[in-house]
Amino acid sequence: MPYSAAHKADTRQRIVTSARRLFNRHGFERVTIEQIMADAALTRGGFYNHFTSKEQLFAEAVASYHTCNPFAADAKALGDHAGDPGRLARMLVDLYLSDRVFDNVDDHCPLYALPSDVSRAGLSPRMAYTDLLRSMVFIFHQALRDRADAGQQAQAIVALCVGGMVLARTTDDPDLRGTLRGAAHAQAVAMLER
Amino acid sequence: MPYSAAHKADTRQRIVTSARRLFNRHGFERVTIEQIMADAALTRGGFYNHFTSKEQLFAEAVASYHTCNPFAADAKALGDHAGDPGRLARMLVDLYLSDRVFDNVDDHCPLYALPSDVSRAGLSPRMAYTDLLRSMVFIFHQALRDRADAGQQAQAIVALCVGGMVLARTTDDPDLRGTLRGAAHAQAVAMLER
DNA sequence: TGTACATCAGTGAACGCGCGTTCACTGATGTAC
DNA sequence: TGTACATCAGTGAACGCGCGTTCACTGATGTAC
Repeated sequence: MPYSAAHKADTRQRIVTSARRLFNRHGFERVTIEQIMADAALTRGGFYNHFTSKEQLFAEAVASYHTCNPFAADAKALGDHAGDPGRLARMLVDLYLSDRVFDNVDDHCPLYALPSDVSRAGLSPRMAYTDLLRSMVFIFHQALRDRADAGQQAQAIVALCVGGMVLARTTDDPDLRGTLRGAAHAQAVAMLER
Repeated sequence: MPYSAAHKADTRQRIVTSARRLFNRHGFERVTIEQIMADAALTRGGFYNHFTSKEQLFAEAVASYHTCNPFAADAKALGDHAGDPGRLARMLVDLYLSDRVFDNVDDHCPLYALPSDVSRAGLSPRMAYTDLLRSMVFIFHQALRDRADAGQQAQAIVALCVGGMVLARTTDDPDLRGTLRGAAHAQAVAMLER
């Protein structure tokens, strides 16, 4: 067994991470397999030792946001509130719409970074996207679990956060990029604290 | 002057309309100029008699949503409330998130149908996108003009509507496609009526 | 009114280029002895 | 411990294919006379 299983798994992980970052910046279609492999310090031909197609990699790149821990710097703070869903939800809203996350395109959330790409892809990327969506709704659902309309409110908060980020990413107006996120943030906080 | 100016303008308009619909369905990258021209009952070569590049057409397709009148069936009702910004805003929210609009992909709004494509395009598509965004914010701003935070609330409502549609379009879960829009709609109405 | 002409919208073939995927080969590494 | 070997991750060239754009040409149409 030349090359340990760990070595192969590590290489595969590097490819997924490179793909996630490049897709976030340039979209699924505009990133080539050669660019992804080069970013992972490999060459084109080896790609199919790890994945069956570019689309399969896309699905894994979307799913990898679950574990890529983009909030590493804040993981401890988030962990501290694991037993307090209300505070966890509030911290998520603060981070999700923050300048720091907005300026760090590599670690943008696929929910707002890749919606159009995912909507036109096959089933597996869409399923990975839906998993992320459900996870985020769940966090707000927990925070609002005492309310009769907790599920609906949780979905609205996610729509608000994702919508604010989508619009901020897409407009060319620097002021709107800030105020849209501010407006979404203020409203999301109001809904959490109602 | 063979071929009247009106004839050329008409052809050009047909191309823009075909492009808008095809981009809505399949995205900027996956639609070819040949497909657009064929949809407009023309052949590939003539494209550059009307546009300098595919990207210029993209910008015009986005901008054309302003005048394509996708709510034709409802134009009269919308017009009736031109003097009542509150009712106009409410009708817009009802329509924007309705099943009928959702199922009519041809006439989807670029704000939620093409955000990823626009964000990676050049300046002119992004400017056209921002124009649409400002128009929609303006309608809600007018409806809420008596409030101190009218501008911020208006932006949040747009983020909510666009976010709900983006997520509904992208998920593969048929139930979520409906409940997300319902949640966004309920919250938007609550914000308008507060 | 009728006709020859000039214009230019529209045609379709061709040009470059780049991408996803395949494939024969290489060479680094773990294992058997 | 040392060495020959088998495996397979990684390489890089090649294959097909399709797309945006260009270009020489055509023919429908408005105008001048």
